Amino acid sequence: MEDTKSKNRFKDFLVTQGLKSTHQRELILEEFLRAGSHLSTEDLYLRLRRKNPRIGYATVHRTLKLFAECGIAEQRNFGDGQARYEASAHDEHHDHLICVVCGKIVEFEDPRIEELQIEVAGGLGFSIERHRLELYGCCSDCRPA
Amino acid sequence: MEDTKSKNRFKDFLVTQGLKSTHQRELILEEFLRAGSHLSTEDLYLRLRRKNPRIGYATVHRTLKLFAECGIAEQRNFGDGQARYEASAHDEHHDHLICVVCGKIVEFEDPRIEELQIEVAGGLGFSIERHRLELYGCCSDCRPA
DNA sequence: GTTTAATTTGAAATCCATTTTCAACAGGGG
DNA sequence: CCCCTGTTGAAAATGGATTTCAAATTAAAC
Repeated sequence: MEDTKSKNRFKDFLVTQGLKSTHQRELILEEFLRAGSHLSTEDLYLRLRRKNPRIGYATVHRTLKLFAECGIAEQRNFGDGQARYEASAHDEHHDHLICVVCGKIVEFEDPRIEELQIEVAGGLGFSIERHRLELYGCCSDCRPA
Repeated sequence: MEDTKSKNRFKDFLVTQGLKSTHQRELILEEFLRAGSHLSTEDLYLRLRRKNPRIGYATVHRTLKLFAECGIAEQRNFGDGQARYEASAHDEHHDHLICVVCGKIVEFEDPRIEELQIEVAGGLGFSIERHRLELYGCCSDCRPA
C-alpha cells in the first residue's frame, strides 16, 4: 500500500518540521493519492471542491508544495504553463512520453538511456544530480491507420 | 556564415507570409545572432535598449516568436520561469547540461541516446516528433576538488 | 476542559512573465 | 504620393503562482 507509506511519510514530515496536521491537509492528501497522476493544482482544487466547497486554492497549492518538499510528490512541467504533480515512487525513476494530439501521458524507464546520460555528462566534466527527459509524439490511438 | 543563412530564411519567411521587413525586425535579428544563445526575452530586450532605446518589449517578444516560427530560433525552458531562445543549427539537434551551481549551460548531442528514445517510444506505440532532454548537475568548475 | 501560543486557512491582493489592445506609425505596391 | 495593410510600443490585460492578513484551527500547557 503505497498510500499508507505516503501518508506516514507526510505525518512524520509534519511532526519533524513542527507543522500541524489539519483536516484540509488530510483531505488534500487523500484526493491527491486517489486521483491519477499529472494533475495541475487547478485540477486537484476542482476535484476537492466537488466534495468540499470550503477548501481554498491557496491551501491546495501550499499543500502540494509540502508534498513535494517531503518527497511524496514531484512537480512536473510539460510546457503548457501549468505545474503538474505526481505521486513519486521512491526508488524508481521514470520519464514521460506525451502525445501531442490527445495529451495522453505515458511513463517509461530505460536504464540504458540513464547509463548513457551519465557517461556523456561525465565526459563533459559534469556529475548529474537529476534529469528531465520528455518525448513528444503521436500515440497509436491518434495515428491515422 | 550561419548568420546570412538565418537572415535569408527570415526574409523569405516574411515574404511568403505577407509580413513586412522592418527596421526593428532587422535590429532584433542582428542582436539575436550576435548575442550568445539561451537569452530570455528580457535579456535581449535590455541589450537592444542599450543601442536603441526606442524599441519595445512587445516587439522583441513578438519577433522572437516569429524567429521560432520560421525555424531560425528555438524556445527553451529551463525551469527558472523565463523562456529562453537559442539560434537553431538546423541539421543538428542537441540537448543541454545545466550546472545547478553556476547556471552554466553546455550543449551536447549523442546519437545513441536518440536512437534508444526512438526504440523505447516505438515499443509503446509512439512515434516521436521531438524531445527534450536536460541534465542537471554540477560542472567541474563548481565541484569541490 | 480551558487557556495560550503558534500555525493554518481562504479570500483577496500581489507578483511577474507573457500576451493583447489600440491608436499612431511605417512599408511598399499601385 | 496615396492607400491599404502590417507594425510598433506604451499600457492594459491575462493567467498561473505566490503572498497577505484577519479569522479560525491546532496542539501543547495549564
